[in-house]
Order: sequence, then C-alpha cells, then structure tokens
Amino acid sequence: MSYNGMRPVRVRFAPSPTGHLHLGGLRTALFDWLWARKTGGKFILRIEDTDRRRFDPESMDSLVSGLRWLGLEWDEGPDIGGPCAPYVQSQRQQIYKEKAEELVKRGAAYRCYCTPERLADMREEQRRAGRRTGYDRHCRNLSDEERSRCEAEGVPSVIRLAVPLEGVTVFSDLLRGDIEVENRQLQDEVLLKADGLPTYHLAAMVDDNVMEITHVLRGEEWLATAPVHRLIVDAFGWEMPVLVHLPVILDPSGKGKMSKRKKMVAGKEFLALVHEFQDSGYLPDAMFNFLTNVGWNFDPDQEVFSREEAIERFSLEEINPAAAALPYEKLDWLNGLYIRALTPSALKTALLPFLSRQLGVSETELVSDGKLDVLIPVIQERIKRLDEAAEWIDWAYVKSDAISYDDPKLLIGRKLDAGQSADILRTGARLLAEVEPFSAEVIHAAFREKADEIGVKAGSFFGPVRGAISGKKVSPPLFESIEALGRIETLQRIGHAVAFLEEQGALESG
RNA sequence: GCCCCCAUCGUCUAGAGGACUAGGACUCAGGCCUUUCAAGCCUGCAACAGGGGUUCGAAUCCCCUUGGGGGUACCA
Repeated sequence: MSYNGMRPVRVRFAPSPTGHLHLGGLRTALFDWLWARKTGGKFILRIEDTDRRRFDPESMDSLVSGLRWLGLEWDEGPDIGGPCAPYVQSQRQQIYKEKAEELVKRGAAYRCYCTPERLADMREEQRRAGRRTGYDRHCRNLSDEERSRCEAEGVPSVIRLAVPLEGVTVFSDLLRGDIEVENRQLQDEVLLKADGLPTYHLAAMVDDNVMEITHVLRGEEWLATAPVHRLIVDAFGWEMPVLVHLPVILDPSGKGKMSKRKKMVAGKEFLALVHEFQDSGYLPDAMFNFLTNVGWNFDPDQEVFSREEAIERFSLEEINPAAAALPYEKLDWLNGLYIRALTPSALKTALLPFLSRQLGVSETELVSDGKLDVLIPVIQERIKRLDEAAEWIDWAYVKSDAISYDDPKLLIGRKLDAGQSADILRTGARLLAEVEPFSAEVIHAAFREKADEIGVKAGSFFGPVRGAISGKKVSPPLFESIEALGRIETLQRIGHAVAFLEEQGALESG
C-alpha cells in the first residue's frame, strides 16, 4: 500500500522531551508503527525539542526505553541516523530560520517586535473587555520606517504567520473528513521565536516536508491548529500529508485528558506514565495487545491477538475518532492472560527483578535455591501483575520464627477447636517427618490418605497446616508450598504453631 | 465566552438504512469445580443522550438541543 499510489509510507512519532512518556504518546507511536509495518513503510522517531524552558534531559531515556519496551523499533531516528538526519530539531535550527525568512519574503509572514509585556497587557485588556483574546496584528501593519527603526535599534523580534483576514481554510482529517474554519478565527501564530528557535507549527511542517512524511498521526489536541498548518504548507507550496488526529485518552473518570500528573479517581491513584506500567509488572505483549484495542478494534470477537495479526489487520480508516478512557481492569485481565501463557521459566525471568526488590533477596540467591521452581508454576494463575508475586510467596523467604500467628483463626481447622487443631498439626508433622520423597505429589497423597483414615475433611486438615507454614489464610496450594519450604523448615513452623496453640490453651484454661 | 471535534451497556467496543429481540470483552452478581485463593466453565444484570425530520423502514442519513472533550502561549 502506498500514499497517492506512489510514495512509500513514512510516518513519524515526534514527541517533545518535556517529561516522561505517557500512555497517550505511546499509543500514538504504536499506531504509527503499526501503519509503517503494515504498509512496509518507514517509522521515524523525531525529537521536537524546540522549547528550551520545558526541556527535561531525562525524558530522552524515558522516550527511548518506553518505545523499546513495547517493541516499537524505529527505522530512522536520533540514535541510528537516517537519510534526513539529524532527527533532533534543536540541531536543525538553521533550516527553520531560512524557511521562516522565506515566508517573510513571500509576504506570507512578517516580523513582529511586540514585547511579551505588551502581549500580556493586550490579552489582559481583551479578557477584561470580555472580548476574544488573540494577537491584535499590531506589527502586521508596520510602516517601512517603523520596521527599519526597530531593526536599527535591535529590537528583538519573532516571525508570525500572516493569516488571511477573510475566507475559510479547509483541511482534511482522515477520520473526520473535511473541516472548514473561518480565517478570522485563526491567529497570526508565531513561527520563529525570539530565541531563534521555531515553534511547533513551523518546525513540524518543515520537517514533515523535508522528511517526506506521508501520514501525520498526532493527538486530537492538534485539530484546532490544523488550519494554520494547512496555511503554512500552502504558503510554501507543499503538499499536505494525510492528517489523522487520534482521539485523546481520557482519565478513568472519563473527564479530562489523561495527564502526566498523578491524579486520584475513586480514591485510587491511576497509572499514566509508561514506566509506571513497566514497574507495576505489565508485560509488553499484554500492553501492546491492550493499547491496540483502544481507539481501534482488532476484532469484536477476538480480544487476544499477536503483533503479527495486528499488523495484518490494522487500518487507519477504522480508528474511532471518539475520545476513550482506558479500561484499566481489562488491562489487568489481559495481563493475567499473558502471564499464564508464559512458560514457568520465562515467568521466573520476568519475576526476578520484582521479587528481588520486594523480598530484599538478591537475584542470585533467588535462583540458587529451588523454591521458585516449585512456587512459580502455582502462583502463575494467581497473579495479574508481576508485582503481585511477592505477597504470595514472601512467607517462604523469612525465618520460621518470623511467622506470626496473631490471628487466632489462622490455626484452627473448620469445625475444629484449638485442641483438635493442635492434634491435626501433630498428625501432619508426623506424616511430613517420614514422607519420601519430599515432593508435593507424595505429600498430597499421604495427607489425603490420613484425612480419610481419621475421618477429617480435607479443608479442616489442610487449613491449620497452611496457617502454620505461611502465617496466612490465603496462600499458594499447600503441598507445593510445603515442598518449596523443605522438610526441616516446615516441621519447625508446625512445631511453633503447635506450641502457640498449646500456650493459648494453657492461658485460657489457667 | 468563542472556535473545532465527539456521542451504543459502568468501561473498551461491534454495528457503515432492513440480517437488532442491538453482538463481544472487562467489571459486577449467581452457580459448577475445589485444600485457601485463583484459574477454568456456565448463567445473569446492563446501552443506541433527548427531540424533530428524511424513508415503506433509522443505532446507522440530516437538523436542533443536551452532554463530554480539545483549543484559545514567543508550550508542544
């Protein structure tokens, strides 16, 4: 597939390095990538760092690592170069300056000498008068004498676009069709700032042209300034790329654009930054699957699909122009699905950094004992995020005397009293002392047999043991847990539990 | 305020005039399974914002209202 039947597709993700990459940006990049891969075109990464004040040096890492995390490799970009290098706008200053001057010569733009103070006063006055705010075009009508006087005095200036005073500007959005805007609603936007750097309006149009971008995917927040971009492109006599304004991603309340700032909704803090999702243990494949289905739909009857399938089916025309909130619960569900689809060994690898951090045990130590190999397969279907694993198995990584039995119900079997529960625990301990080999399967069989023999329900038997070894009411399956813990440690914990029950009993009767 | 965009279950969505008694997924509720918790399976609750047109026929087309979102910087 190609643009105009001729040009190969070239799309670009053009973030500005002003902070951490958030999910909205990642989704834009994802759709760019999908389109490039589908069409056999190029996916380009371009850094739009034309705002010196908002520049954040750390954001480059965030951008790059976020994109890589999702697996969106680019074909041209700052780090790998390409035919249109450099791909960092601050390194392309000269070209914007020339292009801006060119527009001035053509009469499509003009120098403006207004100070920021005058602009601020003007806006203030407009606001007070209840009028529409906007540049009053003071410098558009400067006489030649005034102009040369300003130049002679060295008054700092910007270059502004000379928007037609009348008529309408029409541009086309792939998802919304033709959109018509009256020129009198438009501003004489600044193209080149006083510091010599371009604004987005100029820089993006110039680069999109120079880099032969065929499709521009960007956030819906750009829709309002698209007519200005059309005017700029026309002034140069260039061809307009296909515009695709992606719906904004709303915060979970469904109100307002998801921002980088932390926000609480329904008493819960929700994630917005890519690295936060990463740190919470979402799998890249799950995130890819999830994000692809927000604003676009793979198939109403198939929720889970591979990258290849997504590339195969993706189409720009099918993108839904309506803003959407992220279905976070669906993400959790999907992530759980992907976790369960992992091989235990792959899951172990993915889990190691999380467990190490949360359990305070080094990764080498975690790998050296065999516990994880027994435990991971049984917690696999119980976790939806990687960061949930630690709380399932933390009891296996503490000393036996660190297990607390404070909750009195912990060691009491269903329909049993404290004395009977202690007996049950002693029975279990006897079994565990002899069983050979010390494996979940064998232990399980032994316990079953004993339960039948003494006429105790499985739940009543296993419950106290579970409490004894884990200190928890809810734990991974009991027999794998026992196997992971090992015979000595298990017997020690049961011993402590029995002692605890006896102590309780003594206190009560005494 | 002004300009622009959008509008199907709580949420993500299918639906491009008759196949709609509006489908799927998540969530939630109930059930089965079961050593706890999960997972799995089954069942259920739940939507075309409102009003006018157009048409034999409208969730689908048009208009208005309402609601929501975006923009209104020498930020992107």
